[in-house]
Amino acid sequence: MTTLKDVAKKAGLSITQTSRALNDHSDVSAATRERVKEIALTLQYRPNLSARKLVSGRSGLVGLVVPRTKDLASDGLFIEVVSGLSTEFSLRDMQFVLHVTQPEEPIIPVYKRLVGNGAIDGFVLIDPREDDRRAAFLSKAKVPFVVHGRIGPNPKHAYFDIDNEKIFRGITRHLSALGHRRIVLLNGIEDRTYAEARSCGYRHALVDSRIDPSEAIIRSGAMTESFGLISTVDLFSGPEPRPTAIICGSVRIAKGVYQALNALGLSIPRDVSVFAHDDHIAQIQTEAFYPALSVTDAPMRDSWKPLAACLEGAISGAPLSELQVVGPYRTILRQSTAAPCQ
Amino acid sequence: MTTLKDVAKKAGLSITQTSRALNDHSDVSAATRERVKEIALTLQYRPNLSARKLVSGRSGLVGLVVPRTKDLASDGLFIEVVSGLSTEFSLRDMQFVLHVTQPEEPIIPVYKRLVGNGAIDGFVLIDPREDDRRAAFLSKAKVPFVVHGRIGPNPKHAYFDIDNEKIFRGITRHLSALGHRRIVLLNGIEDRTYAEARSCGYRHALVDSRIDPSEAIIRSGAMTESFGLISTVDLFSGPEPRPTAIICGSVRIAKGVYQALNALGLSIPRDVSVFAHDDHIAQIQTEAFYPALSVTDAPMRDSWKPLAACLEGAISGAPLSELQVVGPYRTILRQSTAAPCQ
DNA sequence: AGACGCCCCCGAAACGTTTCGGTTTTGTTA
DNA sequence: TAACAAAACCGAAACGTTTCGGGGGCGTCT
Repeated sequence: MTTLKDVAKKAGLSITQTSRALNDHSDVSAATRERVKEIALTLQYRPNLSARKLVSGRSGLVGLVVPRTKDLASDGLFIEVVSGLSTEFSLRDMQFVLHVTQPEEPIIPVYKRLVGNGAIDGFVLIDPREDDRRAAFLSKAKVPFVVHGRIGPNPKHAYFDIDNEKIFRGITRHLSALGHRRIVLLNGIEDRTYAEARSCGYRHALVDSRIDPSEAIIRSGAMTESFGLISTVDLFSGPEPRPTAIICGSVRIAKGVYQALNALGLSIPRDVSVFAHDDHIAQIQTEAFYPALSVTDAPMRDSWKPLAACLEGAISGAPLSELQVVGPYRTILRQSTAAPCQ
Repeated sequence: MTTLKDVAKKAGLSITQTSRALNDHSDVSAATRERVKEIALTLQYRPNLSARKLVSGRSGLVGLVVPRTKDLASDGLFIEVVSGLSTEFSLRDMQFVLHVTQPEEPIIPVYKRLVGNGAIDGFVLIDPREDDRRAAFLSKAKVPFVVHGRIGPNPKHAYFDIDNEKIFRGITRHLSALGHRRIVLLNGIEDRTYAEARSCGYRHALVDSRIDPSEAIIRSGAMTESFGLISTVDLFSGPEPRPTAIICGSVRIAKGVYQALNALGLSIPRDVSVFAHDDHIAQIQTEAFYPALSVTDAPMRDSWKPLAACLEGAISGAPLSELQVVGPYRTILRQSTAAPCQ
């Protein structure tokens, strides 16, 4: 294993200057810098991370902790997250440490252990809750982290998020502008921040459209087809006036909704309009829906690059303003939305 | 962050003795050892991994490199591997570094980079090929690794494996003992070592049972339902004499076989016997098959603990004999196998 | 009493890197 | 040409741990 000393010897320089040359310091001539880099390359020099860490306090390691649950396997989310982040961090020469906890293992001690020996520079937090204990712990321990999503109304942490509030406000407005009054929101799991933001946007839009907020119809559940199917059957079989539009938190939910409406003999969009948000997690082509599904489109796979960038920034102490990023989205109107019938 | 120095000061000992006490060295009195450990505990001392690595040459990091392919998401294998290994290594106080490569990225340079800076102590290799370039590279670079499976007839590397040869020889023998002569093997992907071992066991059993090896019927393909379905339809629609028994490389294949036989109006086990190997990867209950499926049972989830143990052994230089482990399996006869009809 | 062995302990070096502070070399200006 | 600044360089210390070689103190055997 070639070390800095070897490179220095070959270059006829001191270890100091060699180090400075490789790290682009100011007080080394351009010629020397080039020459040293050349030599380092031919010698296949790779700085020893442990040594560097020892003096710099950085390890180049970032971590993701994921609780092991049954549905880990079923949804494609885990794969998407893990492979996306792994790829992005390796592009940045950082090592991606994954930790899957035991099913019932409390999660804070895991972070405590990982943080304790100073092995990990920072964390990515996915699936944040309204009252997130991981974030609280890491803030207190002054360990850098970046959140996929936002925690609280005015977060002090690094994050990458999409504007869930705005997206769902937009969807709801669009539907109400078409003339819909009884609009359902099939939301995600209740205490997740994204679900809260979405229901918030939905309610705001109702108010904007002079629909009484008491007419809000929200169901919460996992992002599955069966949630969409069961909710729909339930909503259309009760005594209450039927909804004319359904907003789905995901394409997979929409799939269940389509099945239910089909089984109930209801036509899309004549009887019911359906709108969904598409994060491209489910391997389902939205064009393959019949009729084609109207969506807001924001691929989750576009999250990993900004997330990695933000975490790198957070670790190297960049100002917070650069570490809070909100991603774009597109609205794609297809055939599943129309004005209500009568 | 409390260091060894802090502990030493509080114990009134030298740093040397403190280190030795904590690491259970011989020449430190039992009383001192206890006292030091006590102090380390109250001070929440965690050894700095980078410092330790610097002197010991170990980082406590182990790696897994997985190529990103489409079917990563679909089968549950990836989740099982990653969460299993992650859990096992964290139990051993080792960090698990995951690297997912880009779809077309060549894999050897990735290992080269990971090995280069000495950041990673050893690797787990999954899904080995007959002629595995990763293993060749790591051997040459003298980097410890453990293989999930075996490469070549007389491997010099650490591994955990099940005895695929014996298992499939046993299945085949069982069927031929029942009187079957035309036995099909729906095997895995061709150049995988496990598939080779299985077809080997199958052929040997044919010879043992005095069935001409030219009567061997082997199909190779991915472990999917559609492979089972298509192969079965194909086998039973040709002009050749029909098979009376089908051996499936996985339960998922068996699922496809059941569908096909059902569609063809053939009864199990009257017309065709079906036997499968069950690694518990597919979330399919074998009891839920109708008729219940006969299997050899060897849960893949039992692999991660021995794999982690073997890699740890390989890193700390244990003799090869301790690092080559073959796991157990059970044979479970149910209702899908019987003597052939006439 | 001297020699020996054992138990417990310690100082110092080493791992490979970064960086602080200082020194030499070079170039510019009066 | 002397003075001075800037450019280029270097030695040494530091990061936190392990380990090598050594050394007192004490009991036991000859």
